[in-house]
Amino acid sequence: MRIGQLARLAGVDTQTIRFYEQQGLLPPPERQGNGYRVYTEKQGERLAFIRRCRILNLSLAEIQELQRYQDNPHQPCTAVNALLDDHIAHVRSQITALQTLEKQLVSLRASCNDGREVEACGVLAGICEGKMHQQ
Amino acid sequence: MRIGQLARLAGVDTQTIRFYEQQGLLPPPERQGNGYRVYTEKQGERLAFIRRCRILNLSLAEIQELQRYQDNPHQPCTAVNALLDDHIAHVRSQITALQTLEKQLVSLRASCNDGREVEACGVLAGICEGKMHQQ
DNA sequence: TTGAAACCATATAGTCACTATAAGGTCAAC
DNA sequence: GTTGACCTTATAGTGACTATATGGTTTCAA
Repeated sequence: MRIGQLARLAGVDTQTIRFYEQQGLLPPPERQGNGYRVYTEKQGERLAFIRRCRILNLSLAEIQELQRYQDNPHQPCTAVNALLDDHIAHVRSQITALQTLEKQLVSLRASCNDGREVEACGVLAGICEGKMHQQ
Repeated sequence: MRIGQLARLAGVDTQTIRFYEQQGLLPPPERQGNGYRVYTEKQGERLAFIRRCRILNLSLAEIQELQRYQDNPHQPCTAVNALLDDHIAHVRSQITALQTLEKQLVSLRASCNDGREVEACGVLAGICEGKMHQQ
């Protein structure tokens, strides 16, 4: 399988596959006589794993860590679970931060209605005066 | 006031101030004979405005748009309110996406307990098999 | 007076995970 | 023989900074 077909199967750009190879997430594949990359089923699975991790918002560094665990399967999986726990905590703190932000923005938006001049805009005034309902 | 003092007042790095100037968010300030930047009160307020917008997660492009409205205060503020509405919608969609992600991660995490070998890890197996409880 | 600390200047590269562009080689079909 | 789809590498751009390198200026104390 060449890079284009693999890319279509995985739903990524060919550039992305070369990028993963360059970053060390995918091993360098065999090459045809003309220099074209040739991929095996196994490498396709490795790419699919990367993509599913990315959908879970794991960073490339975290994915690489998971791959190292997969490559040494005879050790306790405590670290894998810990990685996931950390990631969940990270996602939760992002959610909390965004919810706080949403409240600030909604309250700011409520301080203005349309039909005013910019000069009298409650939103701009709110930002200028720092009335952003901190915390 | 020189750049260092302004930076301390605003709680940013001096580099950040130079960066905003380069990006066109802060006008180029006067210079002392030795080339040092000198800032006025007014420019300090402009920086504070930028910072408060950044705390609200507005992009530099959005901030520039708001500044253009401020500089032409005699027009309706409809566009300002629309900008904020769009931003609120954006934040809400981020929250929703992260909440979906959190559920996926928690369900994935529940498929493993500590004390297994990596080979039998429910988390890794879940990712490999794509059991990520989509949508 | 000399020397160190703290400040300022510019320019450049790094972050993250791609994405886009340029410039060119390869292959099959028409 | 030429068009089009495919492949190659190398390089630059995204956003909002942050870090580093290199050097000039000011200020204060020893």
